[in-house]
Amino acid sequence: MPARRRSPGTPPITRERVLDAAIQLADEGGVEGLSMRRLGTALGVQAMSLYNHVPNKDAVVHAILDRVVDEIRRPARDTPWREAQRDRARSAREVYTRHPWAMELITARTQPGLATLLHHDAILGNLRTNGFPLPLAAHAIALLDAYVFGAVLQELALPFQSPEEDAPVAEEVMAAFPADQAPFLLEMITDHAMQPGYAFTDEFDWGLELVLDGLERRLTP
Amino acid sequence: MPARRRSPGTPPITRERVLDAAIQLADEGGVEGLSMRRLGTALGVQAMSLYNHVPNKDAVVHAILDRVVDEIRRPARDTPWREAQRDRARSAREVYTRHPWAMELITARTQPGLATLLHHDAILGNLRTNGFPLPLAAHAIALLDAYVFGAVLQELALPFQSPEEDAPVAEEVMAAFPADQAPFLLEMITDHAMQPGYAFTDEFDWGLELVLDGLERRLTP
DNA sequence: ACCTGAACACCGTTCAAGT
DNA sequence: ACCTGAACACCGTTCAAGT
Repeated sequence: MPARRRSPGTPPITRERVLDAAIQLADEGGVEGLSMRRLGTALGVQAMSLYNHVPNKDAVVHAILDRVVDEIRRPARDTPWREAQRDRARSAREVYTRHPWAMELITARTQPGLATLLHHDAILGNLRTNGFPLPLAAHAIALLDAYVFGAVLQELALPFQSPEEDAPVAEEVMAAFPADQAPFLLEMITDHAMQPGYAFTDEFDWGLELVLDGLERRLTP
Repeated sequence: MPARRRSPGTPPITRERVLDAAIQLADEGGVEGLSMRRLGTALGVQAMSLYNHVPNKDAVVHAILDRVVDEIRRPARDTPWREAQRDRARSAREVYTRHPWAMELITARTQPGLATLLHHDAILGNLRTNGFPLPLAAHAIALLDAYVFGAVLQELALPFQSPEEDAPVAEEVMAAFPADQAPFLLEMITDHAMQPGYAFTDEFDWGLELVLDGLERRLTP
């Protein structure tokens, strides 16, 4: 088949459409579902055509990660810091659990994108405007960001979301459990995490409040 | 060439030797340096031979992740909780920064290995023995682990370790910086992170102590 | 029991060739 | 300017064949 112009109905391929399709592909098939070849066919084109709009796969990954960060609500400068930071932390958790592939890719990222820089600037702007001295603001953003990332990582590693809806999976996990070697872990799972009503969201909020408490105490001793 | 027995000097290939080589390969070349074919040649054998000792690549990844966790110091049950938890958190950070590939792989892991279970059991055992009620112990392990993971993730994403030794890299990063759009971030970098004497380790310890303070306060109100 | 070569179904990317 | 097919250098894994 010779190279030919696209059929009249098909929209032109642009960098934006490539990134849209890449996010959709990753949402559906995870990191391993995202390949240049599949990305091409999703856009009705050969993989090699993509290189007219994007330098390589790394650039695609870089760009879609920055788009994910752009989905997170950014704190306004003049909102009271505690509610602003709590809201952005919760928003970040929600966005990352909605795009689980982002966590896998972000560990390999070298340079932050523009949206990521603006996001961090907004966090710092809110803290500085609300009276955080520079060193404390630096500590605060590192701590808050570390907590959010780590908590999302934990959540994605959980074999099930709630004991109620995933009883068969829960039983399967427990069948292979070395009960006699890990009695404290067993206790925690059976008497706490597997209890009805347990939700990891509550765990996230509990830790977040502890962190915010600590920052407040260091801001106004 | 026909299939032949290994030459007299060569040690036999075992599961243990495969895992040793896999860790070494990942330490040297990162996640993308770890392939079954390269693993084979590192052991002086074809990639296909590895399948006699290991079911597939996923099993290799699973096993070497568990080995990394096994390197982390486990808290003793009867050590005072605050120093025990601080020590294990620092040890975890040290181990993960020494095996940066582990962070990339752990996000894709589904089931924890035996060492990982024992490690968590030791953390919980120390907390429970030191008077933490079950729900508080559950919150504590989630919070501490999230913080360590997130902080390591941040550290690995830093473009340079210290401003002193990586001045050219620092300048290159700053050249592309959108100074007018991100004034607060610019301030933090130039007036804080790029100052001589800044070390991310201090940032880690600062956050860790805040977390431990918060736990102590909730343990003894 | 253990190792091999060939094969299959995939990758990312380059390049000359088409329109 | 944009798209194509062929090619290159890689992947993980299966399988029949060797010793």
